[in-house]
Amino acid sequence: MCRRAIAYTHGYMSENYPEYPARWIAHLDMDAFYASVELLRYPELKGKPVVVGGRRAHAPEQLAGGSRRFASLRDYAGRGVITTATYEARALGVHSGMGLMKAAALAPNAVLLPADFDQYRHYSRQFKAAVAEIAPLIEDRGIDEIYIDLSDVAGAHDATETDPYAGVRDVALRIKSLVHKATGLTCSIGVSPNKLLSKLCSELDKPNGLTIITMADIPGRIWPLPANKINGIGPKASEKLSALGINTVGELAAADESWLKQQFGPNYGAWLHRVAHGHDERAVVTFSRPKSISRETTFERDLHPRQDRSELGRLFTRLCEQLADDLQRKGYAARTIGVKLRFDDFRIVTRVLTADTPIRDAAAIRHWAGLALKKAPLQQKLRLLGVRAENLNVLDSLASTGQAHAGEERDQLTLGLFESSAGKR
DNA sequence: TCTGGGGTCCTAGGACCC
DNA sequence: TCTGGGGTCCTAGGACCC
Repeated sequence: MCRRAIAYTHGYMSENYPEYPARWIAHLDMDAFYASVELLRYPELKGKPVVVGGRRAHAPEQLAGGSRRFASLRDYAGRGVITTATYEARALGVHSGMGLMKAAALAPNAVLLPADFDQYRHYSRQFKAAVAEIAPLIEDRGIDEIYIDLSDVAGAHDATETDPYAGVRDVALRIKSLVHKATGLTCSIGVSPNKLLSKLCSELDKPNGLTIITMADIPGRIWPLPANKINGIGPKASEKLSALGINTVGELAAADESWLKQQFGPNYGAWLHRVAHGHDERAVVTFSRPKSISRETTFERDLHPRQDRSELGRLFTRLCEQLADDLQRKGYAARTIGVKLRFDDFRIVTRVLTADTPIRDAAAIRHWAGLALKKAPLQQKLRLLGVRAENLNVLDSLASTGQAHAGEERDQLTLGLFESSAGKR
């Protein structure tokens, strides 16, 4: 039976709820994901400020008697940043992306743990598989969050006398419960007619929250939010909006569309207007292919292209080898190879070269990356060096046997083999 | 000692072709 | 009296996200 018909049989369609949504989209966000996974391993840290991050952070030391000694933030020296902070640590003013040296000044006694991506990927697969048992239409948005299309999940459109959204609420609660059962971890879910609103409202009740909204809730729940809560309004756009006197989503919604287009260009201006009114027709995309694969590294200390030539050369070759491994493992060859440099003043330069034929082995990548590097200016000290492969082709030998699809593409049923290493922000 | 690593998408100019 | 118009590919940079 069509879902609208189901809603209609409960009397919520035409007379009472003419705005009953055509879709129910959920956004699920794991709570402080990396840190929460660490707490499963080290339960004695529960309730304490803990941060995950750092390039060479020290793993806990096992002491005689079974207890452990943890590194403190104050002991850290280096260029690392925080990947995830527990809510207790956030209360002290530290957050993801903050440099660890700065964080140490704010919360010197917070426990610092190194990131263990294999472990996070494991739990990522677990929670996604648990969701898939109830709702298989899943869009991967990284290691710790997904969109789920609940529109065709059985029972999602059931209503009760007192709650027109009882059905979708029940589905979301079942998902939360299954995720917890599978991982021991909590998540927060937002449910609404589209991805934009669901992403916004999954944050409204964190941690371990559930928020359901419809278009009718936009003025009350969405318009008071700061404009930069919208996915796609970053630091630059929000700075400019602010200078124009626009700070909340509601103020953005009140702005004239043609004026927004004048200020931000036709495309972005029109988009700003749409999202401020909660409009978003994007589908939940359950499958996609990577467009690029890259490796980069920030040095312990800045390196000079001439004085530190040999060390840079070694690092450069190693990045190319890692990239070749990644390509091989995932079953791709690349036609375009590029390099990325970050200078000591944080300026970024990229150079790419496209070959006639696909490139896959480390020596060829090193060759083309070397040619690309020659096009870049090299007078200044470097902070970061990266190598990137683009214009990816599926390797025929793998594609024909289906091996390339076995786990290396962004197929939801393979769950989490492909997500970025990004963490909870 | 401020500021990691892995991605996507958009814009804009020039080359080149018909 | 100079110079069309579309399409695609390549390149560089930048905003943004997890």
